[in-house]
Parts: sequence; structure tokens; C-alpha cells
Amino acid sequence: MPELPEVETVVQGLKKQCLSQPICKALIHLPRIVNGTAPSLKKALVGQEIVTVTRHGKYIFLHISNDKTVVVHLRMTGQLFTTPVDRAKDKHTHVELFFDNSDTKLIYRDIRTFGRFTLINTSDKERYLIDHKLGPDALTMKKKDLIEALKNRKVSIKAALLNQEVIAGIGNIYVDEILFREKLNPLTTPSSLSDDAIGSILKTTKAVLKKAVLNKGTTFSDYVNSYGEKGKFQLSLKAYNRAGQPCSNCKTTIVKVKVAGRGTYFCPSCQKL
DNA sequence: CTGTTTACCTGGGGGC
DNA sequence: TGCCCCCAGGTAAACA
Repeated sequence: MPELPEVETVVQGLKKQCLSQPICKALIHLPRIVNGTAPSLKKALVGQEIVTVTRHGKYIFLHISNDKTVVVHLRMTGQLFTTPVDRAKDKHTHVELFFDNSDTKLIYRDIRTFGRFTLINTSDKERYLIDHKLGPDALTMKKKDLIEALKNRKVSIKAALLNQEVIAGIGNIYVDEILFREKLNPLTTPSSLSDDAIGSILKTTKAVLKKAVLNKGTTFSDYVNSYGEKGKFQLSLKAYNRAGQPCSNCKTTIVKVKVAGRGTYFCPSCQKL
């Protein structure tokens, strides 16, 4: 589900909803979504509060008031949102956080249960980024760093942009949107691109991701923000999930193929190899 | 070392 | 209605 714009939308919402509220109870209904042990995570949370929430790529960092940080990754179908405290949980709700004096609780829902919670020491955050091979965040990456990261890559441009070590935050929806707007075939070899072409890719990447953030992300089935609301950027997609529909530039039919093991949508006329 | 495939899960949709 | 197969916003482990 969630790529950078969806994760950023969740983070912005959580900062408005959940900061500086003492956590009085934590329920972890599905312990296997926790890296480490559920009891140690629960112990770290209860009696503390969320001091701030940050993001790098698709990773969410809940900084807790005891110098601990809970790293949350939503993977495909994870949802982090608030709901009334008295609303009964359904079978896909795996974590519930209750706050003092609040009529809402923060819950984690995940149909496919790929998402993970990890407890780290806040001082180990940089180490965590390195260990998980996360490159610069897509919204702040510098042109020269993308040029360097793409140098000597033998994979397709699509695979390279999906590689979180190259650039963090792009996923399967937005990579297709970026390549469509750049008129680049997904199979293009990165080494064939000029420095200016790479600069253009980065500029388009930031523009697409920022516009998606303003639209509160893209919802196809499961994604909701921290208020439980769907995104709207699916209305602005030009390539992803548009197989059989006319290209917005040339009216050629958008096709779907498989690149880098992922469903890939592109215009065979505008995005020639 | 780099690149590719598979495994992890549940559910929705299409074909029959 | 039901069964079977394929597909899905991601990543890490296993494999070549």
C-alpha cells in the first residue's frame, strides 16, 4: 500500500493527533508483527508518550519519551489510524494504544500482516538506516547523489528507482508515474542516461511525490491515513492501473507488462526504449 | 558482489 | 455458488 506520500500523510496526521499524550495501555494481539518481543515493546510504551514522529522513505519513527523509538513499516496493507476507544477491534487489528484522557485510541490494522514494529534506542536510528540499506529520502535527495547511485547499475531504471538503497520512498505506483512523465521506458539502462536526464528524473520524482502528498496519497484498496480516510491521488494517475485506457498525451493504449518482477504500466508510444 | 526469485499473508476478481 | 488461479502500494532471505 504505502509509498512515501502515504507514509508522509500518516506521519503528518499522527503529529497532530498523538503527541504528548501519556500511553496508559498497549495491546499487542499478534506478537509476530513485532521484531523482538511483544512484552518488551509494550513495556517501553506504557507510561511514556510519543515525543515526535518522523519518516525516512517508507519507514515511520515514533520517538518515545524514554529515549526509545518504535520503527513501523506498513509494507503492503498496514494501517495506522485513530478510532474511538469504545469501538470493538476487528480480526485485522493487531495493536491498540490507549492514551490517558483521550476518547480515541491509535490502532494498527494489517490484512496481510507483512508490516512490522521494531523497538530501538533512539541513539541507534542512524545505525538502523545503514543496516537496512536505506539511501537518501526521495524528497531531499541531491542530484549528484542520484547520479552517483545510478552509476554502474546494470538493472533497469525501474528496478533502480525501486531499490531503496538508491533512493528511499519510491514504490510501484509512483515509479510508473515518474517514468511516464519523464517519457522513459521502464527497461531503460541507467548508464545510458546523461547527468541532466538524471537531474530531470529527480525533479519529476519530487514533483510527483509532493503532489501526491497534497492529495493525501493514493488509495486502491487498503490505504487510509491516520484519520482513517482514503487518499485522492488515484484520480491523478496517468499510467499505474490504466492498462487499456488511452495515454493522456497521445491516446495510444496504455499497456501492462512485467518489469523487475512487478506489474508495470506504460505508454508504448511515449515511452519508447 | 550483484541481480533475480521466493517467501511471507489475506482477500478480491476472473474464468469455468 | 464454489473452486482454482492469479494478482496486489514491500522487503528480506535464499538462490544463481
